[in-house]
Amino acid sequence: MDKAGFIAAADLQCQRQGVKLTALRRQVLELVLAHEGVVKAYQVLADLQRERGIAAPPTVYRALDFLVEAGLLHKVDALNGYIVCSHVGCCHEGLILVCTACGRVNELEAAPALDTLRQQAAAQGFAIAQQNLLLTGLCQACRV
Amino acid sequence: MDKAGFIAAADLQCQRQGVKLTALRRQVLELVLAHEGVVKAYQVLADLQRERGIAAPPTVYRALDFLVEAGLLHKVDALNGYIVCSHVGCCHEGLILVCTACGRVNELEAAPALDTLRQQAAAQGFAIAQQNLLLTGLCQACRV
DNA sequence: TCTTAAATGTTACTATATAACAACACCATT
DNA sequence: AATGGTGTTGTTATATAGTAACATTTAAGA
Ligand SMILES: [Zn+2]
Ligand SMILES: [Zn+2]
Ligand SMILES: [Zn+2]
Ligand SMILES: [Zn+2]
Repeated sequence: MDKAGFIAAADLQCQRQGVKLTALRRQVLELVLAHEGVVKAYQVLADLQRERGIAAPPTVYRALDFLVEAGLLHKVDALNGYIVCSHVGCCHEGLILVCTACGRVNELEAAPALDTLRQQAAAQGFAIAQQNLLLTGLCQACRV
Repeated sequence: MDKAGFIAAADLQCQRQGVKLTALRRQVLELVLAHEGVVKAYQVLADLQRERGIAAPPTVYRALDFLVEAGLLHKVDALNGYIVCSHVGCCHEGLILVCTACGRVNELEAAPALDTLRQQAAAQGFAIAQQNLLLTGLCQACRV
């Protein structure tokens, strides 16, 4: 999906959820989209400062939190970063592969595997929340 | 496994790996063991300072990194914390369940599910590294 | 003993994230 | 139009997490 298409889909998704994709949030989303792969909050902050002068961390973190909450971005804990969701619209639980060499990501559906894991967890009395599975490794390009 | 048993097992494992569980590393390991569930580096630092006076962040981070490397602890990225491995000795790839309410963890074997995921990833040209799978949710006690 | 590599100490810093409150914008009701 | 509530953004300050670089000490071999 191209960038404009993604923004349109994001708009739609926010409407459906009854939340507002404000100018600031859209701008932050575009800044994340402008990168390939994982982006860090302080990178977005720097970009934002280039575009609109002054900006402080909470501005960016709030926008990023909102976008994650809205299902438009995913947080990549292992790298303290964020990626654009590649399945906007389809309420999904997926497998996110992150290349530790180049930061590129690949997002797959992994419902079956997650079901298995959920059952395994349930057998221990543990209710796992809805979430993405995050695995690191090397993408084809980086495998030499 | 009780605490003393764990330390003994840790000693053995380090010997087998040809690495040294020094006094400092052992002390840090004991400090982590003293907590139930996830512990944070700066908590360990504070504990260490109580026990031996002055101590600086690198001291703790080095010890924690060593212990993770040696397979005695696991890093919990989602919480910026560390947990004691409950499968010391059996070189494992597991599923780690973390309760977001109380911080307690439950570590399971999940080789079959991981194999599935690894194959799925391989189909995309992606080689996922050896790693634990980390999922958050609620433990039985915290489910009300 | 002498040499060397590993481990630890120390200082200073970078990076990541949030609390708390103020100001503003938007929408609904009077 | 004025009022008041709610959500959003601005602003300042601070909390939390992690590392670089170099000095010093310790342990292991030759
Ligand atoms: Zn997604
Ligand atoms: Zn790559
Ligand atoms: Zn383990
Ligand atoms: Zn719990």
